Amino acid sequence: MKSYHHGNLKQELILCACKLCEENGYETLSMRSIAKESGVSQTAPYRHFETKESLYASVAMEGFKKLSKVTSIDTSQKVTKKKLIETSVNYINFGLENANTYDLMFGTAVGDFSNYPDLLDCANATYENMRLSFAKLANDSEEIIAYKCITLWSMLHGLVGILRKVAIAGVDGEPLKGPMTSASLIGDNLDLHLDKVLTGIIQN
Amino acid sequence: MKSYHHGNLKQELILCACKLCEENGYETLSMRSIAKESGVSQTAPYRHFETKESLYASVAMEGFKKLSKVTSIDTSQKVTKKKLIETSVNYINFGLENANTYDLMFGTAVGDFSNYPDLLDCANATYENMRLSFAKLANDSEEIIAYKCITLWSMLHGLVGILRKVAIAGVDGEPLKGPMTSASLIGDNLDLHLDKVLTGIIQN
DNA sequence: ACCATATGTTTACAGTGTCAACATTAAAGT
DNA sequence: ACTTTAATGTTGACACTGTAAACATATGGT
Repeated sequence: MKSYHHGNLKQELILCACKLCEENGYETLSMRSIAKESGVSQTAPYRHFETKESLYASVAMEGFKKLSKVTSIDTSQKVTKKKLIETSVNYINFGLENANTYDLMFGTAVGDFSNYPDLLDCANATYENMRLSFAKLANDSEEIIAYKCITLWSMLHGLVGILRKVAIAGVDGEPLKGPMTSASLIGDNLDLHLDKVLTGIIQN
Repeated sequence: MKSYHHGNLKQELILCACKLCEENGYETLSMRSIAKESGVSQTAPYRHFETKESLYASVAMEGFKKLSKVTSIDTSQKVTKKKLIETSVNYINFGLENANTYDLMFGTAVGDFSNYPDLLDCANATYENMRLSFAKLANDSEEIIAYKCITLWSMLHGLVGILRKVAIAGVDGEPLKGPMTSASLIGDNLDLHLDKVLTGIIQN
């Protein structure tokens, strides 16, 4: 006894897509699967998403919102190195716990963010908070601040990628080899590692 | 007047796949397209690659070989910071110039490297050289060396990801915003940036 | 009440990964 | 040398995908 029009389809499709993405990876996510899951015809999603990429963009945006939530520092308060470490740990945990979504956010699924202004804004917001945090932490020039941000961000992003390969490689019980061992070494001492790294970055 | 059997199909398929991957991205690469390009029937590739993923693995392996070539340091000679910087620049340039292949190598297209031992070996070899380089550079413990490697590697990997987003965002001529500006700031001073980073890492 | 617009459905097409059945050839065993 | 076997190719099929076109129904502004 449901009506012809869903009423809130777009929202439900996004939610559905987020779920399926995180469960099985974005590669297995299909327009048709979210349509089916939402109990709607195969091509209904096309009334809300021009292409699959634009659906991806929406899912990625949800990801950035979530990431912002766990990484944003209250810059009206005093910003400490400790807080930055906390935030960094949160960033990495987000990447590890939402691995599939993280891939969507930082991979090639959405080619050019500037085609999706909302997404671009969300992505930039995450960065902007980091920028403000560094600005509060020390009296640096804009350039130095930008430099520090990118340095930290690269590091965090790189670490997520590498720690994930460890998690995967560790599954089958084989003794870890090569980079894996070293990475897990860091994974077990994440706080300490980030402390060192941050100290290095802050000291410039 | 060609014979029924190709003679060297596997090699040609891989070459073809590498080309198509780098040209259009691995997402658009298909079993059928490489078959067509190689002038062979649609399912012929399945005699050489069990699944598409295993084809990906082969392409990724070629990538790691190439990466190793440009990043490996002669560890029988004295290893200097300057050499490490050079290598780091090479790493990043490889990532930027072979962007699509790089995605394949470090993305999720090949789920678990341990299913492809040859690939795993190639990937580890790249790391192993880095490890030896750090070992030569200073008299550190195994743990410290491993730590330094991962730190550097994360950084390089993260930088590639971020610098690429810049390149893409910069195409349309729009003024760069947010993280983009900062990243291009680094991109233009890559040597200097890497010098700072490496100095930080080496000093531990 | 009417009509444009937004939102849904059905149908269709070309492309995909992959499997099964069959064909041809090269390699190995006798 | 002849036969068997395994490797390598082809054809045809299936279920699935993104997406376009044509059509159906509901909603909102006049």
